[in-house]
Amino acid sequence: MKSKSNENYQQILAAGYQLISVKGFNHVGLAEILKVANVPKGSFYYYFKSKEHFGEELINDYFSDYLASIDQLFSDVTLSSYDRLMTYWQQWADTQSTPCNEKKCLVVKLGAEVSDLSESMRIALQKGANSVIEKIAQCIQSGVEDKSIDPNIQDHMAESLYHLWLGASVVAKMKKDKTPLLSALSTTTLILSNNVIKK
Amino acid sequence: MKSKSNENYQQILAAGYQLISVKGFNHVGLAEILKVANVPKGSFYYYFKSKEHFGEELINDYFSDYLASIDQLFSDVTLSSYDRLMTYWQQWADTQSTPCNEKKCLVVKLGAEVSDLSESMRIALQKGANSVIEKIAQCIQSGVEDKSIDPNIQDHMAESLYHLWLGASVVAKMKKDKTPLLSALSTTTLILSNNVIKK
DNA sequence: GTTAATAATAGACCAGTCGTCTAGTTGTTC
DNA sequence: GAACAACTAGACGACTGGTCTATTATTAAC
Repeated sequence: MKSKSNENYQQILAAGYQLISVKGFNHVGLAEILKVANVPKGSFYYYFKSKEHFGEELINDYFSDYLASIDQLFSDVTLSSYDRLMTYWQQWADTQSTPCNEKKCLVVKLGAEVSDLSESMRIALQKGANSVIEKIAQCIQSGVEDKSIDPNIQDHMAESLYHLWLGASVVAKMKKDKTPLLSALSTTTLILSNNVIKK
Repeated sequence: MKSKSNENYQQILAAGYQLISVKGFNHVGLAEILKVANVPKGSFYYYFKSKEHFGEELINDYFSDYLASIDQLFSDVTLSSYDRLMTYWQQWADTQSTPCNEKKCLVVKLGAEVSDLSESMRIALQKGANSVIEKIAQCIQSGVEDKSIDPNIQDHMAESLYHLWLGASVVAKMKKDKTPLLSALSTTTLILSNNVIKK
């Protein structure tokens, strides 16, 4: 775990994300990842004990960044909770709708593929998704408090909104079209701002 | 030529569905499918011109059954449109929540994996999903007419409900838990029966 | 400067991949 | 029973998959 060690480790992770977020976990071989990362093939098993373990690290690494960026957005005091949340969904729509993207969601891409394949990757994904839903729930709660979100909103709505967006992203992928995401945006607005007088 | 009623043809499709709906498209080899189907390799390439083409047929075959069963349910005159629709979602929850299932949804499993891999499979999936959404939309419309569903429901709600359930299914897979589906059921009830007095 | 320990890499390994090929087996029709 | 198509059979090729051992490079200690 020294200088070059860390650099190569990060390179492999970065290349892996770039390739796997587009082609999926099973359809990307170590050789391809290592080539893009510019790291010799023999080195892979020096840094990771298996491809599965690598996948686990990839997911953890992804969520570490992702959750940090949510935290940053959700702590923006210049916006109401409703606006923070809507900014989040708007950003989701933006990132998922561009054809070739840098920040593709690993839950969308790997959720279904990996869950029946590897317990450790499944759990990593699950924990990450749970954290995201929890943060959304907190933001909704604070929106109820600052009166920018429907006070009668149900507790499980954070979960359902996340599901809605996840599903919309899969369909957007299938259609190569962003209308599912726009539709999700409209439904989200409806759910959050029910019984609320807009200013 | 290539009679699709052929027993081996159907065997290959059935074995393929059984394996691929659990392990994904890339993670199942022809050898494994053929072994389960009890059909020799040579026959595969007699019936299908490639694995990709096989996948396309698999998806079409799946939707052919699936859409027929929706038609049957949605034409049940003993139920209100609302009840038909809720029966549909309830069945969805039931099928997706059992751990080892016979009727796993291919859109859930293959949507994200296949869309970046094969155009023909992507389009097959897209067409199928479109048809399903369309049927849901029709059922909602007839529910508005028979007053069993919120008359102010938005046009794109069929789409959003489908997205919600798709996403909930992915998360249920990730969590190995059916609560996401129960949450979707509750949200669906809320959306459909808003402004409606239950009998 | 030599030794010891660790960091990093090269390349072999074999099971598995999809797809091709050709010989063989049925089965129907004249 | 000959002819021809429909279908079966599985060996084979060329390649890729993840994994691991043997080896080299680099650093640290004396």
